[in-house]
Amino acid sequence: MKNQDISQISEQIAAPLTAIASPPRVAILLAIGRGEACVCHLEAVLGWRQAYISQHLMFLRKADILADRREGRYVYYRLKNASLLDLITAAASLSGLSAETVSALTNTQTHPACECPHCTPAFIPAASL
Amino acid sequence: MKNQDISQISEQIAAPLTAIASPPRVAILLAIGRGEACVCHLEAVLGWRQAYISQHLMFLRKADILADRREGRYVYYRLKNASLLDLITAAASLSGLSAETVSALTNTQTHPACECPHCTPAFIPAASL
DNA sequence: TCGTTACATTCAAGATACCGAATATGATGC
DNA sequence: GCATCATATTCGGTATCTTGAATGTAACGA
Repeated sequence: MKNQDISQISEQIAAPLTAIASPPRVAILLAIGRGEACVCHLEAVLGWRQAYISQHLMFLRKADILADRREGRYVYYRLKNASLLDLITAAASLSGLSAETVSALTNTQTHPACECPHCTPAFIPAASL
Repeated sequence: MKNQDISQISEQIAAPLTAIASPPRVAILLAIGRGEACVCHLEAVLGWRQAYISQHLMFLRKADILADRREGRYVYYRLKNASLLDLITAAASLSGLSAETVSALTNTQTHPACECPHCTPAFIPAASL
């Protein structure tokens, strides 16, 4: 009846929340934003160790939040459902943060310290392919 | 700079998420909804023990999510910020649940098994139940 | 004042998450 | 094949969360 319902539904609702309810994972999701990001990109943006980032990526992938795509030596991650960013924005506004503050962080598509083909504005087009 | 920013902001964003990212706490928040609920009401709706509910209520109050108000022997809890329910609804839709499914659970304002003045306001005897 | 009702708090055990260190795998170039 | 780069995985100590049990406290009625 209703008791079962509310417990069962609460579990379903809490699932995506528990998956992202952690500062490092929120930071990773923001850094990926609506685009794609390789691990080295996240390393550059966040300044954390590679293994640590990979662990969280693995977690988010198992939680069915991230999809990955291999391109040569690089693996690019993207959000399976971009509306998750709306959830994050809603959480931010509950903390008194503006939507602009959040979107300012999610727009980072390239980073000078990341040397993957997507971040380097490099003029080496023929060789890299 | 940006590294500090994203880490610090992520922590702020994650704060309300970690506070509610737990099936029992989601259930409590749904049971309270946009109204008020005393502990005995939650006891009736959720079918859990009083001490267990009180613990979670204490947690949510310390996380600045719930406000409490005493009325005689009863203590009524309400959400400090009703937009938290939007967050829950957003999380529900990520799990494939409709907004109706959620609102159907949040609308429970009275419960026959709860005997607080708000649930049994009139002098209706037990025979009419 | 004493008992009851409604709720709050403390305690502790088991489970789980976090995070660093070390190591493994998979792709590319020589 | 071998070396190297990008990423994945495992392991383990520490910390935190969960949950039940027991107990404490505030308000009301007799």
